[in-house]
Amino acid sequence: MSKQPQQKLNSTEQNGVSVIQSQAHSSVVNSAGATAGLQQVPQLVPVSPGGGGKATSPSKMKKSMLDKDSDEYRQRRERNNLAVKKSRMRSKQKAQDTQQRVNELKEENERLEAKIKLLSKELSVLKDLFLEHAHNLADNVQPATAASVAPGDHCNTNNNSQ
Amino acid sequence: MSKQPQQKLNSTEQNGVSVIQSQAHSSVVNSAGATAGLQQVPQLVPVSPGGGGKATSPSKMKKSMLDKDSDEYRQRRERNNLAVKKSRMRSKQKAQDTQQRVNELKEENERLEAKIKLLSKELSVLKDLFLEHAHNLADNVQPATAASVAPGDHCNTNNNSQ
DNA sequence: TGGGATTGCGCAATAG
DNA sequence: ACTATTGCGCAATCCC
Repeated sequence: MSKQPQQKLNSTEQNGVSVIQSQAHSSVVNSAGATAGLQQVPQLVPVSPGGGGKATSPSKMKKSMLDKDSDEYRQRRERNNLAVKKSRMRSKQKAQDTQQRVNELKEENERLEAKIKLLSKELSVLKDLFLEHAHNLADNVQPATAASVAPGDHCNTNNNSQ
Repeated sequence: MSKQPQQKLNSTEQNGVSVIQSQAHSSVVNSAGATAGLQQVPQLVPVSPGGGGKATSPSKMKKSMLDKDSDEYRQRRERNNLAVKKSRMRSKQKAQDTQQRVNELKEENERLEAKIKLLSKELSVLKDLFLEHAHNLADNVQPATAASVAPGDHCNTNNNSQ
């Protein structure tokens, strides 16, 4: 992910077909970039190199790359368009999934947070109880210990939901 | 959001007119962006709308909308291209942020999970301690009764002693 | 050398 | 009349 190839491509693109470009630009243009600007491809079809041009596959003719009339060109384009569509679809789906994930994680977080709260409370209660007992023991070694236990659910042994 | 008006616009570009757009004025184009390939083939200017046309703004002539030579057209395009770029940038940024959010939430989750584990353990220890204590009390007070506490029912509170 | 996958870009339609 | 979004096709790369 994350690449940025496209950049100012570099020139040397003269396949032969000519792009008509007039004018010599003035600016400094490329240091890295330029060339660009013009690539308008007219649709001239270079009649086929050498005369015997094989339509597809021959060898060196890069010509077919720009020959918009070429059947091969159209096929390539179509395939690419398809691939592009597919890729974008995935990309979108992924983004959506990621968003969904965020929501799920948020929920999970709340759940955990709630659980922590509960456990903390439980712990707190238990600790208090414990301390109380300790005090009682300290105060009177063996009196009526029962009194210290307040009515309630101190002994909840408990719930481990989920 | 989500509409799909765009028609399939298909291939074979336009009419077949060819002519290149000479790109007469070359506005520096790349300042940073560069723009490399041009694409679609435009061309051919419909001689001026209605004949005397005002280039911009008049009223209804939708012509200007298609007049690729129009200065106004170019301006609109340029502005839109800018907006598009901006929009895409944001979109990408957002996606990235969302991903980041996922990571953060995951971390947070682990943190919480760990905390829960810790609290649970603490709770467990405390409970055991508590029970042990209870037993001790029971033993001391009335050793005989202690036996009555069967495993499983440890929490039978202690206040029934005596 | 080939072919799908990605990505930046510009266009046009259209939402806001 | 504008900008923001979005689907789309092109071309350059990337990546097997």
